[in-house]
Amino acid sequence: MLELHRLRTDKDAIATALAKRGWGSDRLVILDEIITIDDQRKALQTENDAYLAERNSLSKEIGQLFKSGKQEEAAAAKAKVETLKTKISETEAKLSESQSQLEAKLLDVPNAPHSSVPNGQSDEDNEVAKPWREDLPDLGAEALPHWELATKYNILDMKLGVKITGAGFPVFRGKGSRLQRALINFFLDEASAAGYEEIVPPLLVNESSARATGQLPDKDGQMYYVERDDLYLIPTAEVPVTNIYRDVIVKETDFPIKLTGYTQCFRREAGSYGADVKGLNRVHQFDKVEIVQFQHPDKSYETLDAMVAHVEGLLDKLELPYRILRLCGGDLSATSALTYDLEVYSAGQKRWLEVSSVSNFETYQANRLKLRFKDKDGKKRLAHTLNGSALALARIIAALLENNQTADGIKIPEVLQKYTGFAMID
RNA sequence: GGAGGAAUGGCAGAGCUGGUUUAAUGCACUAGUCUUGAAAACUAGCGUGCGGCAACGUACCGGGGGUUCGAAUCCCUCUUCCUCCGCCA
Repeated sequence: MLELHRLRTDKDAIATALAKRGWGSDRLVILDEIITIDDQRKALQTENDAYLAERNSLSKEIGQLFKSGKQEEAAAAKAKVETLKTKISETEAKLSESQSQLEAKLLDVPNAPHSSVPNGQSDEDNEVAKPWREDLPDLGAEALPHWELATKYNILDMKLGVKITGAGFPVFRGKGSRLQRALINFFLDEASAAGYEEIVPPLLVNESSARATGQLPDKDGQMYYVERDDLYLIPTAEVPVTNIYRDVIVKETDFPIKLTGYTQCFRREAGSYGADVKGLNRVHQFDKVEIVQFQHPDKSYETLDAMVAHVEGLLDKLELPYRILRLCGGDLSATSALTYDLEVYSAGQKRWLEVSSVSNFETYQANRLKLRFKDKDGKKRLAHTLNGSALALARIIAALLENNQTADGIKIPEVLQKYTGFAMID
C-alpha cells in the first residue's frame, strides 16, 4: 500500500510515476477520490472524538455524584449520555465505513515505479539492462530440450507426477534428485557466505501473512488454499520470511537485515499452453532459494544492485549465459518500484528462461507489514523491503541440462560437483 | 481429541469484589550530574495508532462481540500458550 501521507503531499509525482504503468487520467482520478475520502474520515474522527470525550467526562461525573449521594443529578446525567450514545454509534458507523472505503481504494493503487523504469505495455517492452557478454551457445540442430534429456537419462518424470498428483508436479529421481539437492545447498551456502541468515520457515501461512506481503487480495487465485484450516500454501519463501518482521520496529543500526530461505513453492497459475509450460518451464511445485533484505530508505537501491550482483555471481559460477532485464511499467508487479529479471539462455529450447526476479518494494510492502525503524531523531519510519530469487531451481535445471548436453552425457558445472558427488549425468 | 489454568507496554510483574489507572513498581534502554575512565549513585526521559500547528483529545491491557452512564476488571466467542490424559513421526 502506498503511504497516505505521501499520496497527499506528493500526488503529482505519484501520478507521473503511475503513468508508466499505463495509467491514464481515467484511472488516476482514484488519487483524488482517496484524498476526498480521507478528508471525510478526518472530519468524522474529530467529531467522534469530541463525543467520546464528552461521554468520558460525564461518566466520571456520574461516578462522583453517586459517591456523594446525589442520585437525581446522576440520573439526569445518565439521560444526557444516552443521547450521546446514539450520536456516537452513528458517527462510528460512518467512520468505519470511510475507513474501509479508504483501504479498499488504497489497495487498488499499485506502487509508484522508480524513475529508471522504462515505459511500456508488456514484457516485450522490457529493457535489456545488461546483455550477455559473449556469443550465445549454439549446439546445433541436434540439441535436445530438457524434457527429452530428462527421459533419456531418467532423471525427471513429468508423467509420474500426473499419476501421483496432476500436471505440473515434477518427479525427480536418481541423479536428477541429487542435482536438485546440490543446487539448493550451493545456493544456500553462497547466501550464507554473503551474510544472509538462513531461515527454514513454514510452508503454509495464515491470511494475515498473505495479506501483509501483498499476495492477498490481488493474487488470491494464484495460491493453493486449505479451506479446512484457513491456510495458504506459500507461492514463495518471501511470504513467510518477510512476515518475520511484520509489526516490528527495528533499530536503525540493525540495517541491513539479510535473510535467506529455501522452500518449495506452490503456484496454481492457470497455465498457458505449448512450449511455454512444457517440462520444467512452468510447474505448480518448484524449489527456490529466496534472498530478502530490509534496508534504510537511503540505501535500498545500492542494496538492490548488490542483490542483482549476488545472483549474477551464482549464474557465473554455474557457467550459464544470462542477461538482465529492467522491467517496464506495464510488466512490473503491483508491489514493486523497480524489478530486474535475470534470464538464462537455454540452448536446447533456444530461448530465455526467467530464473530470478529481484525487486525493491521501497515502503509499499513495509506499509502493510508495518515494518518500521527509529531514525536518529527517534522518529518512526517505514523500512524498505527487497527480495529476489537466488535462485529458482526448476528452470536452472532445465538450462543446465540443455546447455551442458554432450554426446557422453550432461556435464555438471565444476562448482556443483562437490555437492552432487558426480561430474556427469550419463 | 478430552480436562484444567493462563494471556497486561522491550522484559518481569501489580491491578482483575467495574469509577482520580490519563495502567503501579522493578529491570533494561536514552540523556545528564559525579568520576582520570568505568561501575555505583542521583536527576530526567522512556509503548503504539489516529485527529490537531500546538495544548491536547481519542483508541488500544491476545482477537472479535456483548452488558453498563462508565470495562484491563463482568459475560459470550475465537486464537495462542502452559499442566495433565489420549494419539502420533
